[in-house]
Amino acid sequence: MAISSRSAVAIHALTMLARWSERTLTSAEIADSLESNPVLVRRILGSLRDAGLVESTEGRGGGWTLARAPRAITLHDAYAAVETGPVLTGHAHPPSRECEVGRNIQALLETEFREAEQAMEERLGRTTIAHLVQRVLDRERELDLQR
Amino acid sequence: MAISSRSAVAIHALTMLARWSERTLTSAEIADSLESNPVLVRRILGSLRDAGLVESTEGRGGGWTLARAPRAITLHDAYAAVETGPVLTGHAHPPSRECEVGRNIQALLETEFREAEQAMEERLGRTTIAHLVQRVLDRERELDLQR
DNA sequence: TTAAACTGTAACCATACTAGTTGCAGTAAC
DNA sequence: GTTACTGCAACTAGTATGGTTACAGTTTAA
Repeated sequence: MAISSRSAVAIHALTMLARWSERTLTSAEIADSLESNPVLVRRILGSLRDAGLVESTEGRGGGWTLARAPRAITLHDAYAAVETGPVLTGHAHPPSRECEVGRNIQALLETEFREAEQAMEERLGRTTIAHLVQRVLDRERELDLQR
Repeated sequence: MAISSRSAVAIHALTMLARWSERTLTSAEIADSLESNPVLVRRILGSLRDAGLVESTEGRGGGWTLARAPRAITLHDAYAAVETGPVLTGHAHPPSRECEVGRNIQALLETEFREAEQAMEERLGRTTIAHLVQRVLDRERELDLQR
């Protein structure tokens, strides 16, 4: 199974904010690109603001901007801002302490799962929003050449 | 958010089967250790059998045994057998092709997410069921010494 | 000074997945 | 033929999800 797609939305929004950093974007503009809903976008941008990645201004002409340079925001920053708790989880409830395996496995699993997850997060931390913007521009240039 | 705890159940069951490999274990015995339900256990062991990790025998005196040596079964084997599809997922539906970011981000996200997930799976692949059994025994010995 | 264009937030909905459970058919041993 | 298993379908309650409506608050501009 999959976790939520909130990380994808967050990274999408951050990439847009970096691509058009000379102006503010509204939640409606970002929702248009996502073919989704402005409220959903504001919810996720709200988490990103709590994490210090973006800033918002209210009222007419308001909207969203990055709070840091695109190359100082990694995919892991986005992921950590919107995803709650660990991905790999242990048992739904503690196993039996009567069983030799049951009373020891939880601690072992926690260690293994934590390390596996750290490996994933470490990889996410190696790509920045600036990288994504650059690749978007590259891909656009390739598409232009094909025409 | 977290994915299912099926991997934890699968690893728990495999560790029990390795720990008591001289005999077959029933789904009821494993469910006892999990403080859960035999049907739930059979469902997960069924996936492990489909993946060639365990074998089952029906009828009275039947039960479950490992199909491979414990050191030839990694946590990733268990994870892959019971977990369906990728953990990190892209957008719920494709973004707008009208938008420069929208029409490019999906492919970029897929690559990034796939690589991040591979890092996690690679880490899971480094620990075997034999490792876990050894650590369970080690922890038990420590507990004995404290008494 | 009022209308327009934003954010912020609560409430709600349908859907889907989860762990857990019941019930029962099939199979093998005693 | 009874007992002890697996196998499987069907169901439940709980929870998270993406999406939506409604509306209060804020700022700008006509």
